[in-house]
Amino acid sequence: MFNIQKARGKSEETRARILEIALQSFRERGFDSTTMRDIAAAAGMALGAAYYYFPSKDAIIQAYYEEVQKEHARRVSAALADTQLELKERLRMAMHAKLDILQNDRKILRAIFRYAGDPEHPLCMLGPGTVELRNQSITIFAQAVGDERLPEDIREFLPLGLWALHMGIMLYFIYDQSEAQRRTRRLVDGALDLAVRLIALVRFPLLKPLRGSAVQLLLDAGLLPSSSAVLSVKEERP
Amino acid sequence: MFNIQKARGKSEETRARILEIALQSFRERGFDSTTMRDIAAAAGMALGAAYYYFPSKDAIIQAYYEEVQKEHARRVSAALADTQLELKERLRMAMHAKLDILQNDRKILRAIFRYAGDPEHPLCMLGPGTVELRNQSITIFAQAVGDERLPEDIREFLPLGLWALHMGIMLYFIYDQSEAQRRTRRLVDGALDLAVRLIALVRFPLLKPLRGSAVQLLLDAGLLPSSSAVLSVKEERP
DNA sequence: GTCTATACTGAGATAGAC
DNA sequence: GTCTATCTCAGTATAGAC
Repeated sequence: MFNIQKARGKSEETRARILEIALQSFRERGFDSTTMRDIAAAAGMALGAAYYYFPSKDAIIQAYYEEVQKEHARRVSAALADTQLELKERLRMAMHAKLDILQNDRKILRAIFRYAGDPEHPLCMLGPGTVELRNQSITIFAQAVGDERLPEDIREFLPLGLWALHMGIMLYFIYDQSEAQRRTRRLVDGALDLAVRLIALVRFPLLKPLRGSAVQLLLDAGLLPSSSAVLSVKEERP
Repeated sequence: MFNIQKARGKSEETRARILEIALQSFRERGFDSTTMRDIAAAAGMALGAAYYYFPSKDAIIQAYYEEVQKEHARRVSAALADTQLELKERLRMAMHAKLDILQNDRKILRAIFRYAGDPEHPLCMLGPGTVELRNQSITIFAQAVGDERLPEDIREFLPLGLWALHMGIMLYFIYDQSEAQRRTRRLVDGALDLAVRLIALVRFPLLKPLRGSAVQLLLDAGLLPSSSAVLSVKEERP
């Protein structure tokens, strides 16, 4: 799928090997069915050694997802540099690129979504433990939007909206039993088609008040990064 | 908060007591920090007895959520019977009623969301193991919509849309650190205000094609219950 | 059918020796 | 860095009291 690590030192090499072996097993047998003992044994080392490199089983997933994000950024950047695509095509490319990377790893994805309702968990994709990762992902979609001529409020909201859509699509992807997850692919196309038409509709100056309300709602909820506080649901006023 | 069980027989009484004690502990110490042995000990019985009534720790959560749904249905029905409210007010009532019930149980809610990305898990709120529960919940919102005069496609979509919104709001609720989760309450009001305005906008006959596309998208994705197959992402054609 | 008592397995995680 | 031993806890018996 993609290279896990550059493997500079011997330590990093070992770490990369453990990661590789673990992911292999996660893909084949699933996350829960793979034990840390399995991983250590397959890597030819004791349990404690595996824990030396990864403080927990979840940390392996985290390392995996970091690689996924890096690869996603790389692919989207490359695709945007080459050609002169329409907005819809750029968004399609960004979404499908993500799914391409994850195509064989749906079992691993499940583990990532496991902590969605657990803000304190470091692996929670909506929690403070993953701000960096999340902002990277939002930035990728911002790049895909590029300098498209749009009203300011839409421009501000769009990357986050696309990121949210992409989270929903990944969730659908996990559930999708169709062959090679074709349904998810069609959903991506349909959803983006609709999204672009919706943007075209909601651009009308007549609808500025409605947009204003929506932006205000998101700001009040702390969901729009007005002050770089993405998705941090903190106390309203100290 | 609400009565857990009617407790007809002695067995049901015991079951109710275990449930009560378990929830108590979940609220105070969290789900993970409470062991089955704690629960059994607090209930003054052996471990095996607790497992006799609940096959797993998750089963306790499931029982809890079933009670929550029942209570939600009860409250919404009662509120709808009494007065003659506007659509927005009915929806507000339905959403806030749910939050009222869950107000002190945000720690327990986390456990419920834990399996969102695990279709096979019986406690997965989006999976086949909870169709019944999910349909009940969607029906509650359908009742809140009532016989409001709406285009047919909007009428078909709205309950599911509101259910999805309510899932998102519960997620926000879990993350909300504001005092008594006031931010979530404001989010509900703002989101429903926006939703009602959006419905008013999208009702225009001029926008029928757009609505048609949206409905078609959801049908293709298997997300709209065209043939009572809510949220079942199965093979497209056998 | 309801429950006790006890022991065991499997898995994540940790401590401390080397 | 690596290994061995150990801990904790969910969950599974099992055997029996009533």
